Amino acid sequence: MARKMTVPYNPPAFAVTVDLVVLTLMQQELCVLVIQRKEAPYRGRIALPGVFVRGTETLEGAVRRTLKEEGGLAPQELHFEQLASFGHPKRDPRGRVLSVGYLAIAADLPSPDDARTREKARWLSLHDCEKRSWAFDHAEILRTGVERARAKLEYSTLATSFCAREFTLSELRGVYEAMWNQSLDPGNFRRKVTNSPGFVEATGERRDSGTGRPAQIYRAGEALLLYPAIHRDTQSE
Amino acid sequence: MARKMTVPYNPPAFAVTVDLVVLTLMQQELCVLVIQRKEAPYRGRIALPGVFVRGTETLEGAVRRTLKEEGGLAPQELHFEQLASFGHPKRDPRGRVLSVGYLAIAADLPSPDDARTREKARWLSLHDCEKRSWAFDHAEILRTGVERARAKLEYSTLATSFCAREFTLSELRGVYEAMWNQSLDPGNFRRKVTNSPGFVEATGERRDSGTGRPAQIYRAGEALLLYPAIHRDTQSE
DNA sequence: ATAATAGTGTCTTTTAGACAATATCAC
DNA sequence: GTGATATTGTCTAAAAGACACTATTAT
Repeated sequence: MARKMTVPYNPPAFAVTVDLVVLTLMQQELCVLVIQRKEAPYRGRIALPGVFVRGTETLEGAVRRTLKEEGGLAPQELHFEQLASFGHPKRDPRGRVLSVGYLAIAADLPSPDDARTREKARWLSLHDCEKRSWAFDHAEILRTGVERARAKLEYSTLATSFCAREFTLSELRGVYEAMWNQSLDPGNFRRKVTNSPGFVEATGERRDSGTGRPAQIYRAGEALLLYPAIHRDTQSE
Repeated sequence: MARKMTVPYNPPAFAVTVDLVVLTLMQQELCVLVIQRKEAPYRGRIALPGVFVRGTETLEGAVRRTLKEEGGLAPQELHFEQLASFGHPKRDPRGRVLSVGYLAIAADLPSPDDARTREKARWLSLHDCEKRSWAFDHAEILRTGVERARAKLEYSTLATSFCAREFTLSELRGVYEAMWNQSLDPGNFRRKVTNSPGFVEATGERRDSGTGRPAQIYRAGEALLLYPAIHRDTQSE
Protein backbone atom coordinates (compact mmCIF):
# COMPACT_ATOMS: atom_id res chain seq x y z
CA MET A 1 0.00 0.00 0.00
CA ALA A 2 2.85 2.40 0.69
CA ARG A 3 3.80 2.22 -2.98
CA LYS A 4 0.85 4.38 -3.93
CA MET A 5 1.54 7.04 -1.32
CA THR A 6 2.65 10.38 -2.56
CA VAL A 7 4.47 11.17 0.65
CA PRO A 8 7.73 9.40 1.34
CA TYR A 9 6.42 7.87 4.54
CA ASN A 10 5.79 4.23 5.16
CA PRO A 11 3.32 3.92 7.98
CA PRO A 12 3.72 0.97 10.36
CA ALA A 13 1.69 -2.11 9.52
CA PHE A 14 -1.10 -2.98 11.91
CA ALA A 15 -3.32 -6.02 11.91
CA VAL A 16 -6.97 -5.16 12.64
CA THR A 17 -9.43 -7.45 14.35
CA VAL A 18 -13.04 -7.14 15.35
CA ASP A 19 -13.93 -8.63 18.72
CA LEU A 20 -17.55 -9.10 19.71
CA VAL A 21 -19.31 -8.76 23.02
CA VAL A 22 -22.39 -10.85 22.25
CA LEU A 23 -24.93 -10.70 25.05
CA THR A 24 -28.12 -12.61 25.66
CA LEU A 25 -30.35 -13.44 28.58
CA MET A 26 -30.94 -17.05 29.54
CA GLN A 27 -33.34 -17.60 32.40
CA GLN A 28 -32.96 -13.99 33.53
CA GLU A 29 -29.17 -14.31 33.59
CA LEU A 30 -26.88 -12.19 31.45
CA CYS A 31 -24.68 -14.46 29.31
CA VAL A 32 -21.74 -13.76 27.05
CA LEU A 33 -20.64 -15.68 23.98
CA VAL A 34 -17.09 -16.91 24.58
CA ILE A 35 -14.68 -19.16 22.79
CA GLN A 36 -12.08 -21.35 24.37
CA ARG A 37 -8.72 -20.63 22.78
CA LYS A 38 -7.10 -23.71 21.29
CA GLU A 39 -3.94 -21.98 20.10
CA ALA A 40 -1.22 -19.73 21.45
CA PRO A 41 -1.17 -17.05 22.59
CA TYR A 42 -3.34 -17.46 25.68
CA ARG A 43 -4.10 -21.10 24.86
CA GLY A 44 -6.79 -22.46 27.14
CA ARG A 45 -8.10 -19.08 28.16
CA ILE A 46 -11.46 -17.77 27.15
CA ALA A 47 -11.74 -15.00 24.58
CA LEU A 48 -14.36 -12.98 22.79
CA PRO A 49 -15.23 -14.20 19.31
CA GLY A 50 -13.36 -12.21 16.71
CA VAL A 51 -11.54 -12.36 13.40
CA PHE A 52 -8.85 -10.51 11.52
CA VAL A 53 -10.41 -8.03 9.14
CA ARG A 54 -9.66 -8.96 5.53
CA GLY A 55 -8.05 -6.59 3.10
CA THR A 56 -11.21 -5.72 1.20
CA GLU A 57 -13.77 -6.29 3.93
CA THR A 58 -15.74 -3.67 5.84
CA LEU A 59 -15.68 -3.79 9.63
CA GLU A 60 -19.36 -4.69 9.66
CA GLY A 61 -18.62 -7.45 7.18
CA ALA A 62 -16.03 -8.86 9.53
CA VAL A 63 -18.56 -8.67 12.38
CA ARG A 64 -21.11 -10.63 10.38
CA ARG A 65 -18.48 -13.19 9.45
CA THR A 66 -17.53 -13.58 13.11
CA LEU A 67 -21.13 -14.12 14.12
CA LYS A 68 -21.47 -16.87 11.55
CA GLU A 69 -18.09 -18.53 11.77
CA GLU A 70 -17.40 -18.18 15.45
CA GLY A 71 -20.79 -17.86 16.98
CA GLY A 72 -22.99 -19.97 14.76
CA LEU A 73 -25.50 -17.13 14.77
CA ALA A 74 -27.40 -15.56 11.91
CA PRO A 75 -26.34 -11.90 11.79
CA GLN A 76 -29.67 -10.62 10.49
CA GLU A 77 -31.28 -11.80 13.68
CA LEU A 78 -29.40 -9.51 15.99
CA HIS A 79 -28.58 -5.95 16.73
CA PHE A 80 -24.97 -4.85 16.71
CA GLU A 81 -23.13 -1.58 17.06
CA GLN A 82 -19.57 -0.40 17.37
CA LEU A 83 -18.23 -0.08 20.90
CA ALA A 84 -14.70 1.29 20.89
CA SER A 85 -11.24 0.46 19.65
CA PHE A 86 -8.42 -0.98 21.68
CA GLY A 87 -4.96 -0.31 20.46
CA HIS A 88 -2.37 -0.65 23.18
CA PRO A 89 0.95 -1.57 21.54
CA LYS A 90 1.38 -4.59 23.79
CA ARG A 91 -2.17 -5.89 23.83
CA ASP A 92 -1.29 -8.78 21.51
CA PRO A 93 2.07 -10.57 21.91
CA ARG A 94 2.08 -11.48 18.22
CA GLY A 95 2.53 -7.90 17.10
CA ARG A 96 0.64 -4.68 16.66
CA VAL A 97 -3.01 -5.59 16.51
CA LEU A 98 -5.76 -3.03 16.84
CA SER A 99 -9.13 -4.41 17.83
CA VAL A 100 -12.43 -2.74 17.07
CA GLY A 101 -14.91 -3.90 19.70
CA TYR A 102 -18.56 -4.45 18.80
CA LEU A 103 -21.57 -5.01 20.98
CA ALA A 104 -24.19 -7.49 19.78
CA ILE A 105 -27.46 -8.43 21.44
CA ALA A 106 -29.18 -11.73 20.80
CA ALA A 107 -32.69 -12.73 21.77
CA ASP A 108 -32.89 -15.86 23.85
CA LEU A 109 -34.80 -17.77 21.19
CA PRO A 110 -32.46 -17.93 18.15
CA SER A 111 -30.39 -20.81 19.51
CA PRO A 112 -27.96 -20.98 22.38
CA ASP A 113 -25.58 -23.73 21.25
CA ASP A 114 -26.56 -24.39 17.69
CA ALA A 115 -25.19 -27.05 15.36
CA ARG A 116 -23.81 -24.21 13.21
CA THR A 117 -21.50 -23.24 16.02
CA ARG A 118 -17.92 -24.20 15.37
CA GLU A 119 -16.31 -26.42 17.96
CA LYS A 120 -15.62 -23.81 20.56
CA ALA A 121 -18.30 -21.13 21.08
CA ARG A 122 -20.61 -21.27 24.09
CA TRP A 123 -22.56 -19.04 26.43
CA LEU A 124 -21.10 -18.25 29.79
CA SER A 125 -22.88 -16.29 32.49
CA LEU A 126 -21.37 -12.91 33.22
CA HIS A 127 -20.86 -14.07 36.76
CA ASP A 128 -18.72 -16.98 35.60
CA CYS A 129 -16.95 -14.76 33.07
CA GLU A 130 -15.71 -12.53 35.83
CA LYS A 131 -14.06 -15.42 37.60
CA ARG A 132 -12.12 -16.58 34.53
CA SER A 133 -8.87 -15.40 33.02
CA TRP A 134 -9.34 -13.77 29.67
CA ALA A 135 -7.06 -13.67 26.67
CA PHE A 136 -5.62 -10.33 25.57
CA ASP A 137 -7.53 -7.31 26.92
CA HIS A 138 -10.86 -8.98 26.34
CA ALA A 139 -11.94 -8.55 29.94
CA GLU A 140 -11.77 -4.79 29.38
CA ILE A 141 -13.67 -5.02 26.09
CA LEU A 142 -16.32 -7.09 27.82
CA ARG A 143 -16.61 -4.57 30.64
CA THR A 144 -17.03 -1.79 28.11
CA GLY A 145 -19.72 -3.72 26.29
CA VAL A 146 -21.72 -4.63 29.35
CA GLU A 147 -21.64 -1.09 30.64
CA ARG A 148 -22.70 0.25 27.25
CA ALA A 149 -25.63 -2.14 27.13
CA ARG A 150 -26.72 -1.26 30.65
CA ALA A 151 -26.48 2.44 29.91
CA LYS A 152 -28.32 2.26 26.59
CA LEU A 153 -31.28 0.55 28.21
CA GLU A 154 -31.94 3.86 29.89
CA TYR A 155 -32.36 6.06 26.88
CA SER A 156 -32.83 3.71 23.92
CA THR A 157 -35.09 0.89 22.86
CA LEU A 158 -32.21 -1.60 23.04
CA ALA A 159 -34.07 -3.76 25.54
CA THR A 160 -36.35 -5.08 22.79
CA SER A 161 -33.27 -6.62 21.12
CA PHE A 162 -33.05 -9.06 24.02
CA CYS A 163 -36.62 -10.19 23.34
CA ALA A 164 -38.10 -12.33 20.59
CA ARG A 165 -40.14 -10.61 17.90
CA GLU A 166 -43.21 -10.77 20.14
CA PHE A 167 -43.02 -10.30 23.86
CA THR A 168 -44.98 -9.27 26.91
CA LEU A 169 -44.24 -6.24 29.01
CA SER A 170 -43.28 -8.57 31.85
CA GLU A 171 -40.62 -10.07 29.64
CA LEU A 172 -39.40 -6.62 28.69
CA ARG A 173 -39.33 -5.63 32.33
CA GLY A 174 -37.37 -8.80 33.02
CA VAL A 175 -34.66 -7.57 30.65
CA TYR A 176 -34.23 -4.39 32.67
CA GLU A 177 -34.33 -6.23 35.95
CA ALA A 178 -31.74 -8.78 34.88
CA MET A 179 -29.43 -6.22 33.30
CA TRP A 180 -29.61 -3.80 36.20
CA ASN A 181 -29.92 -6.27 39.06
CA GLN A 182 -32.88 -4.42 40.47
CA SER A 183 -36.62 -4.91 40.48
CA LEU A 184 -38.98 -2.43 38.87
CA ASP A 185 -42.55 -1.75 39.78
CA PRO A 186 -44.73 -3.51 37.17
CA GLY A 187 -47.33 -0.77 37.08
CA ASN A 188 -44.95 2.13 36.81
CA PHE A 189 -42.88 0.27 34.21
CA ARG A 190 -45.93 -0.33 32.05
CA ARG A 191 -46.93 3.29 32.24
CA LYS A 192 -43.48 4.49 31.20
CA VAL A 193 -43.14 2.03 28.34
CA THR A 194 -46.56 2.68 26.89
CA ASN A 195 -46.06 6.45 27.24
CA SER A 196 -42.76 6.40 25.35
CA PRO A 197 -43.89 6.96 21.78
CA GLY A 198 -42.72 4.22 19.44
CA PHE A 199 -41.17 1.95 22.05
CA VAL A 200 -43.67 -0.90 21.74
CA GLU A 201 -46.79 -1.67 19.71
CA ALA A 202 -49.62 -3.83 20.99
CA THR A 203 -50.51 -6.69 18.70
CA GLY A 204 -53.93 -7.15 20.26
CA GLU A 205 -53.20 -10.76 21.09
CA ARG A 206 -52.71 -12.22 24.54
CA ARG A 207 -50.50 -14.94 25.84
CA ASP A 208 -51.41 -17.44 28.50
CA SER A 209 -48.23 -18.06 30.42
CA GLY A 210 -49.59 -20.88 32.61
CA THR A 211 -50.24 -18.91 35.74
CA GLY A 212 -51.91 -15.59 36.31
CA ARG A 213 -53.82 -13.36 33.96
CA PRO A 214 -52.71 -13.66 30.33
CA ALA A 215 -50.59 -10.75 29.16
CA GLN A 216 -50.95 -8.62 26.09
CA ILE A 217 -48.40 -9.26 23.37
CA TYR A 218 -46.27 -6.43 21.98
CA ARG A 219 -43.78 -5.91 19.20
CA ALA A 220 -40.88 -3.47 19.06
CA GLY A 221 -41.88 -0.05 17.74
CA GLU A 222 -40.08 2.24 15.33
CA ALA A 223 -38.37 4.46 17.86
CA LEU A 224 -34.70 4.08 18.68
CA LEU A 225 -34.55 6.59 21.50
CA LEU A 226 -36.69 6.74 24.60
CA TYR A 227 -38.24 9.88 25.88
CA PRO A 228 -38.55 10.20 28.72
CA ALA A 229 -35.78 7.81 29.72
CA ILE A 230 -36.09 4.95 32.21
CA HIS A 231 -33.61 5.51 34.97
CA ARG A 232 -31.52 3.03 36.87
CA ASP A 233 -31.28 3.05 40.60
CA THR A 234 -27.83 4.58 40.99
CA GLN A 235 -27.60 3.21 44.52
CA SER A 236 -27.96 -0.52 43.87
CA GLU A 237 -25.79 -2.85 41.71
CA MET B 1 4.91 -9.12 12.91
CA ALA B 2 3.56 -12.20 11.16
CA ARG B 3 6.87 -13.94 11.80
CA LYS B 4 6.02 -14.38 15.45
CA MET B 5 2.58 -15.76 14.78
CA THR B 6 2.03 -19.37 15.61
CA VAL B 7 -0.80 -19.67 13.13
CA PRO B 8 0.06 -19.85 9.46
CA TYR B 9 -2.01 -16.78 8.68
CA ASN B 10 -0.68 -13.47 7.56
CA PRO B 11 -3.28 -10.83 8.32
CA PRO B 12 -3.61 -7.92 5.89
CA ALA B 13 -1.57 -4.85 6.72
CA PHE B 14 -3.52 -1.77 7.73
CA ALA B 15 -2.26 1.70 8.41
CA VAL B 16 -3.89 3.28 11.47
CA THR B 17 -4.49 6.97 11.95
CA VAL B 18 -6.06 9.06 14.65
CA ASP B 19 -8.20 11.95 13.45
CA LEU B 20 -9.35 14.63 15.85
CA VAL B 21 -12.54 16.59 16.09
CA VAL B 22 -11.27 19.52 18.15
CA LEU B 23 -14.08 21.85 19.18
CA THR B 24 -14.06 25.24 20.82
CA LEU B 25 -16.38 28.19 21.15
CA MET B 26 -15.35 31.57 19.86
CA GLN B 27 -17.80 34.39 20.48
CA GLN B 28 -20.61 31.91 21.07
CA GLU B 29 -19.89 30.13 17.80
CA LEU B 30 -18.88 26.48 17.59
CA CYS B 31 -15.55 26.18 15.79
CA VAL B 32 -13.59 23.21 14.53
CA LEU B 33 -9.83 22.89 14.14
CA VAL B 34 -9.12 22.13 10.49
CA ILE B 35 -6.05 21.85 8.34
CA GLN B 36 -5.78 22.68 4.70
CA ARG B 37 -4.30 19.72 2.85
CA LYS B 38 -1.16 20.61 0.92
CA GLU B 39 -0.61 17.14 -0.53
CA ALA B 40 -2.50 14.51 -2.46
CA PRO B 41 -4.87 12.90 -1.93
CA TYR B 42 -7.53 15.57 -1.55
CA ARG B 43 -5.04 18.39 -1.99
CA GLY B 44 -6.65 21.74 -1.21
CA ARG B 45 -9.52 20.28 0.75
CA ILE B 46 -9.90 20.72 4.45
CA ALA B 47 -9.29 17.82 6.79
CA LEU B 48 -9.32 17.02 10.47
CA PRO B 49 -5.92 17.08 12.15
CA GLY B 50 -4.53 13.58 12.41
CA VAL B 51 -1.40 11.45 12.21
CA PHE B 52 -0.41 7.90 11.44
CA VAL B 53 -0.01 5.97 14.66
CA ARG B 54 3.60 4.88 15.16
CA GLY B 55 4.59 1.29 15.71
CA THR B 56 5.20 1.60 19.43
CA GLU B 57 2.84 4.45 20.23
CA THR B 58 -0.47 4.27 22.08
CA LEU B 59 -3.54 5.77 20.45
CA GLU B 60 -3.67 8.44 23.14
CA GLY B 61 0.00 9.17 22.49
CA ALA B 62 -0.79 9.75 18.84
CA VAL B 63 -3.66 12.04 19.83
CA ARG B 64 -1.35 14.15 22.02
CA ARG B 65 1.20 14.28 19.24
CA THR B 66 -1.46 15.47 16.82
CA LEU B 67 -2.58 18.20 19.17
CA LYS B 68 0.96 19.48 19.46
CA GLU B 69 2.22 18.99 15.92
CA GLU B 70 -0.90 19.79 13.97
CA GLY B 71 -2.89 21.94 16.30
CA GLY B 72 -0.28 23.85 18.22
CA LEU B 73 -2.20 23.07 21.38
CA ALA B 74 -0.97 21.81 24.72
CA PRO B 75 -2.66 18.44 25.29
CA GLN B 76 -2.80 18.76 29.08
CA GLU B 77 -5.08 21.73 28.66
CA LEU B 78 -7.91 19.88 27.05
CA HIS B 79 -10.31 17.05 27.43
CA PHE B 80 -10.31 14.27 24.86
CA GLU B 81 -12.06 10.96 24.45
CA GLN B 82 -12.37 8.28 21.82
CA LEU B 83 -15.26 8.67 19.40
CA ALA B 84 -15.43 5.73 17.01
CA SER B 85 -13.40 4.02 14.32
CA PHE B 86 -13.87 4.38 10.61
CA GLY B 87 -12.65 1.56 8.47
CA HIS B 88 -14.32 1.45 5.11
CA PRO B 89 -11.93 -0.26 2.68
CA LYS B 90 -12.11 2.64 0.23
CA ARG B 91 -12.02 5.54 2.66
CA ASP B 92 -8.40 6.36 1.76
CA PRO B 93 -7.25 6.06 -1.85
CA ARG B 94 -3.69 5.33 -0.73
CA GLY B 95 -4.61 1.96 0.73
CA ARG B 96 -6.27 0.39 3.70
CA VAL B 97 -6.25 2.96 6.45
CA LEU B 98 -8.32 2.63 9.59
CA SER B 99 -8.96 5.87 11.45
CA VAL B 100 -9.74 6.08 15.14
CA GLY B 101 -11.69 9.29 15.68
CA TYR B 102 -11.24 11.33 18.84
CA LEU B 103 -13.22 14.21 20.24
CA ALA B 104 -11.32 17.01 21.95
CA ILE B 105 -12.69 20.12 23.62
CA ALA B 106 -10.67 23.29 24.03
CA ALA B 107 -11.49 26.31 26.15
CA ASP B 108 -11.55 29.57 24.28
CA LEU B 109 -8.61 30.98 26.17
CA PRO B 110 -5.65 28.68 25.35
CA SER B 111 -4.94 30.25 21.95
CA PRO B 112 -6.80 30.11 18.70
CA ASP B 113 -4.01 30.51 16.17
CA ASP B 114 -0.84 30.12 18.17
CA ALA B 115 2.73 30.51 16.99
CA ARG B 116 3.24 26.84 17.83
CA THR B 117 0.72 25.94 15.15
CA ARG B 118 2.32 24.45 12.08
CA GLU B 119 1.59 26.28 8.85
CA LYS B 120 -1.85 24.94 8.27
CA ALA B 121 -4.13 24.61 11.27
CA ARG B 122 -6.92 27.09 11.91
CA TRP B 123 -10.37 27.37 13.44
CA LEU B 124 -13.37 27.27 11.16
CA SER B 125 -16.93 27.79 12.30
CA LEU B 126 -19.10 24.72 12.05
CA HIS B 127 -21.34 26.68 9.74
CA ASP B 128 -18.48 27.27 7.32
CA CYS B 129 -17.31 23.68 7.74
CA GLU B 130 -20.58 22.38 6.45
CA LYS B 131 -20.23 24.36 3.24
CA ARG B 132 -16.78 23.00 2.45
CA SER B 133 -15.63 19.79 0.83
CA TRP B 134 -13.80 17.55 3.22
CA ALA B 135 -10.99 15.11 2.59
CA PHE B 136 -11.65 11.39 3.13
CA ASP B 137 -14.68 10.66 5.30
CA HIS B 138 -13.85 13.49 7.66
CA ALA B 139 -17.24 15.12 7.26
CA GLU B 140 -18.74 11.98 8.80
CA ILE B 141 -16.20 11.91 11.61
CA LEU B 142 -16.96 15.57 12.32
CA ARG B 143 -20.69 14.91 12.38
CA THR B 144 -20.13 12.08 14.83
CA GLY B 145 -18.01 14.27 17.05
CA VAL B 146 -20.37 17.22 17.10
CA GLU B 147 -23.34 15.00 17.87
CA ARG B 148 -21.40 13.27 20.65
CA ALA B 149 -20.50 16.60 22.21
CA ARG B 150 -24.07 17.86 22.01
CA ALA B 151 -25.39 14.68 23.55
CA LYS B 152 -22.81 14.55 26.33
CA LEU B 153 -23.72 18.05 27.47
CA GLU B 154 -27.02 16.58 28.62
CA TYR B 155 -25.77 14.01 31.05
CA SER B 156 -22.13 14.88 31.74
CA THR B 157 -20.09 17.83 32.95
CA LEU B 158 -18.44 18.18 29.53
CA ALA B 159 -19.64 21.77 29.21
CA THR B 160 -17.01 22.92 31.71
CA SER B 161 -14.31 21.78 29.25
CA PHE B 162 -15.38 24.60 26.94
CA CYS B 163 -14.75 27.12 29.74
CA ALA B 164 -11.58 28.47 31.27
CA ARG B 165 -10.59 27.24 34.71
CA GLU B 166 -12.83 29.86 36.27
CA PHE B 167 -16.13 30.85 34.77
CA THR B 168 -19.51 32.33 35.54
CA LEU B 169 -22.78 30.48 35.24
CA SER B 170 -23.73 32.78 32.39
CA GLU B 171 -20.68 31.62 30.51
CA LEU B 172 -21.56 28.01 31.22
CA ARG B 173 -25.10 28.62 30.07
CA GLY B 174 -23.67 30.20 26.93
CA VAL B 175 -21.92 26.90 26.15
CA TYR B 176 -25.24 25.07 26.20
CA GLU B 177 -26.99 27.75 24.21
CA ALA B 178 -24.32 27.85 21.52
CA MET B 179 -24.01 24.08 21.25
CA TRP B 180 -27.74 23.45 21.15
CA ASN B 181 -28.84 26.58 19.27
CA GLN B 182 -31.46 27.34 21.85
CA SER B 183 -31.81 29.72 24.74
CA LEU B 184 -32.16 28.53 28.30
CA ASP B 185 -33.87 30.32 31.16
CA PRO B 186 -31.10 31.79 33.34
CA GLY B 187 -32.92 31.12 36.59
CA ASN B 188 -33.87 27.56 35.84
CA PHE B 189 -30.39 26.85 34.50
CA ARG B 190 -28.77 28.13 37.67
CA ARG B 191 -31.02 26.02 39.81
CA LYS B 192 -30.27 22.85 37.85
CA VAL B 193 -26.52 23.41 37.80
CA THR B 194 -26.21 24.22 41.47
CA ASN B 195 -28.46 21.27 42.37
CA SER B 196 -26.34 18.78 40.40
CA PRO B 197 -23.86 17.61 43.01
CA GLY B 198 -20.25 18.13 41.95
CA PHE B 199 -20.96 20.00 38.73
CA VAL B 200 -19.56 23.37 39.82
CA GLU B 201 -17.94 24.83 42.93
CA ALA B 202 -18.28 28.47 43.90
CA THR B 203 -14.98 30.23 44.46
CA GLY B 204 -16.55 33.02 46.47
CA GLU B 205 -15.17 35.65 44.14
CA ARG B 206 -17.15 37.80 41.75
CA ARG B 207 -16.41 39.14 38.34
CA ASP B 208 -17.36 42.51 37.01
CA SER B 209 -18.11 42.00 33.37
CA GLY B 210 -18.64 45.68 32.50
CA THR B 211 -22.38 45.81 32.55
CA GLY B 212 -24.92 44.45 34.99
CA ARG B 213 -24.49 42.91 38.38
CA PRO B 214 -21.14 41.13 38.82
CA ALA B 215 -21.42 37.35 38.66
CA GLN B 216 -20.10 34.77 41.05
CA ILE B 217 -17.12 32.80 39.81
CA TYR B 218 -17.18 29.02 39.72
CA ARG B 219 -14.76 26.19 39.02
CA ALA B 220 -15.51 22.74 37.62
CA GLY B 221 -16.41 20.22 40.31
CA GLU B 222 -15.38 16.61 40.71
CA ALA B 223 -18.41 15.00 39.09
CA LEU B 224 -18.27 13.62 35.57
CA LEU B 225 -21.94 12.72 35.28
CA LEU B 226 -24.92 14.96 35.84
CA TYR B 227 -27.94 13.93 37.80
CA PRO B 228 -30.52 14.96 37.01
CA ALA B 229 -29.59 15.60 33.40
CA ILE B 230 -30.16 18.86 31.52
CA HIS B 231 -32.36 18.16 28.55
CA ARG B 232 -32.29 19.62 25.09
CA ASP B 233 -35.36 20.87 23.35
CA THR B 234 -35.93 18.01 20.95
CA GLN B 235 -38.13 20.24 18.78
CA SER B 236 -35.66 22.99 17.89
CA GLU B 237 -32.36 22.67 16.00
C1' DA C 1 -33.17 57.64 37.46
C1' DT C 2 -32.38 53.68 33.31
C1' DA C 3 -30.16 49.69 31.33
C1' DA C 4 -28.22 45.47 31.95
C1' DT C 5 -27.08 41.23 33.87
C1' DA C 6 -27.20 38.22 38.30
C1' DG C 7 -29.77 35.77 41.24
C1' DT C 8 -34.23 34.30 43.98
C1' DG C 9 -38.94 32.93 44.44
C1' DT C 10 -43.39 31.11 42.98
C1' DC C 11 -46.59 28.68 40.52
C1' DT C 12 -47.98 25.00 37.10
C1' DT C 13 -47.16 20.91 34.60
C1' DT C 14 -44.82 16.73 33.98
C1' DT C 15 -42.63 12.71 35.57
C1' DA C 16 -41.21 9.38 39.09
C1' DG C 17 -42.24 6.28 42.62
C1' DA C 18 -44.93 3.95 46.20
C1' DC C 19 -48.64 1.29 46.53
C1' DA C 20 -53.69 0.12 46.50
C1' DA C 21 -57.29 -1.83 43.75
C1' DT C 22 -59.16 -4.43 40.15
C1' DA C 23 -58.96 -8.06 36.22
C1' DT C 24 -58.31 -12.56 34.40
C1' DC C 25 -56.53 -16.62 34.22
C1' DA C 26 -55.39 -21.88 36.58
C1' DC C 27 -56.45 -24.69 40.15
C1' DG D 1 -62.98 -19.73 46.60
C1' DT D 2 -57.05 -19.16 46.54
C1' DG D 3 -52.86 -17.97 44.14
C1' DA D 4 -50.63 -15.82 40.61
C1' DT D 5 -49.70 -12.36 37.29
C1' DA D 6 -51.64 -8.36 34.48
C1' DT D 7 -53.44 -3.94 34.41
C1' DT D 8 -55.38 0.38 36.09
C1' DG D 9 -55.75 4.02 39.37
C1' DT D 10 -54.42 7.16 43.14
C1' DC D 11 -51.56 9.78 45.83
C1' DT D 12 -47.07 12.09 46.88
C1' DA D 13 -42.64 13.83 45.79
C1' DA D 14 -39.37 15.45 42.61
C1' DA D 15 -38.15 17.88 38.61
C1' DA D 16 -39.02 20.92 34.57
C1' DG D 17 -40.52 25.14 32.76
C1' DA D 18 -42.67 29.72 32.64
C1' DC D 19 -42.10 33.86 34.53
C1' DA D 20 -42.24 37.56 38.13
C1' DC D 21 -39.38 39.76 41.27
C1' DT D 22 -35.27 41.47 43.67
C1' DA D 23 -30.06 42.66 43.66
C1' DT D 24 -26.01 45.00 42.11
C1' DT D 25 -23.38 47.07 39.07
C1' DA D 26 -22.47 51.17 35.17
C1' DT D 27 -23.93 55.33 33.19
